[in-house]
Amino acid sequence: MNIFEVYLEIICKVIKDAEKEGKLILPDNLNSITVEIPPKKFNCDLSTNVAMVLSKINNKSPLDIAEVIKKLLNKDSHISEITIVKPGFLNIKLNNNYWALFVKNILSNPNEYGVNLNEKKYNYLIEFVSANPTGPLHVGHCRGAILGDVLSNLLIFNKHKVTKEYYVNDYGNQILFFTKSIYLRIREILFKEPFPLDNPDLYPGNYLKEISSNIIDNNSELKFENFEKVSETLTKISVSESLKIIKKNLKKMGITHDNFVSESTIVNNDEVDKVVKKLNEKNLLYKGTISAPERKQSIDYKTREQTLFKSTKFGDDKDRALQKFDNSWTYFASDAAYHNNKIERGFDQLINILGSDHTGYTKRITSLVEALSNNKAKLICKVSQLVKLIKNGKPFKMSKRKGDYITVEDLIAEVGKDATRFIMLNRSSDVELDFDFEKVKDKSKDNPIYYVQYCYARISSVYRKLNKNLKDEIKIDTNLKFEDQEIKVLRKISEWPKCIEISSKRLEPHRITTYLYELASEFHFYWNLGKNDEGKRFIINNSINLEKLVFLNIISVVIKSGMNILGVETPEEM
RNA sequence: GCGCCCUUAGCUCAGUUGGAUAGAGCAACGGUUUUCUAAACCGUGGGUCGGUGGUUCGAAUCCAUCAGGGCGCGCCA
Repeated sequence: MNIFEVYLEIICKVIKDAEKEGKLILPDNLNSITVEIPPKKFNCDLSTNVAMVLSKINNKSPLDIAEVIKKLLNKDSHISEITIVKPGFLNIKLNNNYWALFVKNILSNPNEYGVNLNEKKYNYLIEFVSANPTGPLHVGHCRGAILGDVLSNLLIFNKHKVTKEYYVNDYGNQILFFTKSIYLRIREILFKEPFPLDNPDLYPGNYLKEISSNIIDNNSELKFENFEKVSETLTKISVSESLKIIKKNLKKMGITHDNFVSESTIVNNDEVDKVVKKLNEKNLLYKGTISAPERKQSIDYKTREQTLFKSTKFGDDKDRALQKFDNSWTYFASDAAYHNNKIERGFDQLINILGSDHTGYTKRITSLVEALSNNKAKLICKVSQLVKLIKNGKPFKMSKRKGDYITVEDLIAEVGKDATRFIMLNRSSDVELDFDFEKVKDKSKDNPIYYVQYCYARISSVYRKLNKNLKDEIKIDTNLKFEDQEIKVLRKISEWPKCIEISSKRLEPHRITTYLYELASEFHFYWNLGKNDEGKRFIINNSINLEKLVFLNIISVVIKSGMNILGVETPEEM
């Protein structure tokens, strides 16, 4: 039940009726009329701009129109008070009966409270993490991983269909160098040949030693005498070993994917040829040259004629190459095939979660989806900005060469899954995020995760004291009467569907974190009222009245739903 | 040079398809515990929403322009 939607409908109906009676003139569409959350200081439940929207066309001041609408709305049996405020807002206060209904409505189906049932539902494919299978995940992968996971949870909660996918980049040069590195580590183990640490193309990390000895142990039939001979098999094994580690890392963060799609499979199934054909038919490919990169530096670049995709047609900086110098496919070509594959599987909303270092890539791939899908599918690239690590009060720079980068394993072991997830989601993905180890580990009110969890723990504690269970159904046989202070918290509860709506429409899960913090804050305030006023306590003489029992239950429902979306636990005791 | 993101209180940030006197937390200062969990609460101070121009009933929000910061600009993935 979204009270803002309910009242928007009521208001629209009322003014339409008034139009029929000749009392008001209405514009062609009523889309700009809104029912919003009023600023706190007005102490009311709903606020509408309807008078301001209608003022011009009726040639009357917003305040006069507001008077007219106020009279019309006063007939509504659930409104207790309407005040007209300066520019022309109508501020509406609902009566106790309405809040009683509201609460009953939530309890009739608590797990679905917040879901936007009237909204159009989509079939989403969300691709996230997709880190190269060349080693364990590190902190740099975390933000996008958590963002993708939580976005999925959010969309699933909101009744969309969601498939979570990991694209395995097991084709191309980096994988070749990775396999070569494994090969050389294996030879180091078997033949005591020193690993060439000075080769910048190779992967020097120590984790390769472990993978290598696993490979030796489990593949006694393989001979490591000639790289060319063993390369193909070794690539498969190495990638699969890497993926094992990556999946383990993801699990530590509470993340799972539905599919792992292999790039080399896409290429080997001739899906690239298929997409090339498709693009050709659309006249979006041509033979031409592109200019050398602006920042040329160490890149060895030769201008030559090659097959290009006309991404400039869609606003990209330059057209993009599909084939490399040796005529093998570029990353973009196989990614084009992969995205074509996504479209052919019938998804209508594609989401890619990318790190900020891939911003430059988004234009060409969204262009491509636009070109291929005939407007059937839409690709949204969600770019998450950098995480600034802070240790001992100082920025911590990771360097792969020094091998001092922090892995997901280390991170979770040090600060824990829940705190990591919550803090990573605490900011809009558009802004850089400070991740201060000391602060994230801190178990105090300064750490927002515990602040929210504590709210749930307090509620659980009351139920525990009363020998009641939060999951048990509550029978409501009387008219509930809430106190003003309780209604203030219920107001926040009433905003939950709106929070879900905006978060999922804009793909901004940080709004949930913010909301939960605010709700927890309202609750803690109420709790503390019991310090001075015994009547405000939940448990009085070892029992609790129905209103308070319901009140606590509803808060716990929303906190639990929200934390479930975030993938963070709600302990009953802290 | 070009593209994307950012600029809001001392610090870190919210801010709803344009709405009301712009909000939190931290830090600072002062208060609250014989009490359902003090991992909590209350109070005080703190602002030219980076600058300028425009759009309109109304701009932190939209447009233009300038300045500052981050990321990127491959026949790497």
